[in-house]
Amino acid sequence: MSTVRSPSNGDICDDFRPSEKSGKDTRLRDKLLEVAGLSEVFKVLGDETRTKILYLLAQEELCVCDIAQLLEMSLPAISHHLRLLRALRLVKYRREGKMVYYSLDDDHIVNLIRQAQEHFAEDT
Amino acid sequence: MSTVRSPSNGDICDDFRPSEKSGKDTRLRDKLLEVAGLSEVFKVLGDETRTKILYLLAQEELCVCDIAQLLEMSLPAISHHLRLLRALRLVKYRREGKMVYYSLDDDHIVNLIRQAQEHFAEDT
DNA sequence: TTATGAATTAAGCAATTGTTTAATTAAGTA
DNA sequence: TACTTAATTAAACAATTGCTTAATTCATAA
Repeated sequence: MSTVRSPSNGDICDDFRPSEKSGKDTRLRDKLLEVAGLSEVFKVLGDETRTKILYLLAQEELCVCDIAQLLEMSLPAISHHLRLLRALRLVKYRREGKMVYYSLDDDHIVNLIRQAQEHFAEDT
Repeated sequence: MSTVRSPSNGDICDDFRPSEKSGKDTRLRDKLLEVAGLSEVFKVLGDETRTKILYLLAQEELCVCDIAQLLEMSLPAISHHLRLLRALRLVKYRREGKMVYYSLDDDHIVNLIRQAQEHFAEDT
């Protein structure tokens, strides 16, 4: 009987012949380029505090100390996260007297959160 | 003239009267419960390697060493990520001889990636 | 059985991340 | 002016994360 290799796919393991296996290989490699840099966005949402901040701001404009109180965290901690969200242009701010009010600058991100909610919220 | 506080919102800062400011406060706090645990999902996608793995598996079933070669990473490193994806039931696997083939167990996550692509891919 | 290759697991390490405290800036008030 | 409060920034620290090397498990073949 012919030496049965893995039947399903033309797999790659155990041989290193980049030229011969180029068909599948380069196709998949090209696919990878599509997601390049995407995880930047997810990394932001990967922190629960930041997701909460964005979710709060999706409801209404809030000043830093409002957020700090709602999340029961220190002011600098919140400020630190807001700085990151600002850098990614996800939130914008306006000064009003002593206070700085933050609001969403990008509705996409909230859509994304909502999407995730629909899909995964009721997982148990 | 009456001491002008912040005009737009009934803000919270500088006073700690949880009972009196309960209106806005509890409403927003309740909202927070909606996103509890959601960042688990985002945390997974927050790592570029894992996003790539999921994206590859969205194209076709692959064994661990295929993935390792495509991403040019070590086998244990990939295995480590797969373990995490397995724990979250995002991928499933089947053994075939020496090799273990992984595939997606949850299409939701790919939709989420696609969503994010549409929204943020062309940001410059 | 022994040997080989695929995959997982374990231990150790480097890098990153999130928070805290302290210092500083900014705006308003006495 | 000095004083108070909101917010940011900086420095330091603890915890987490992701990778590496080495050891181990699993399945097949000789």
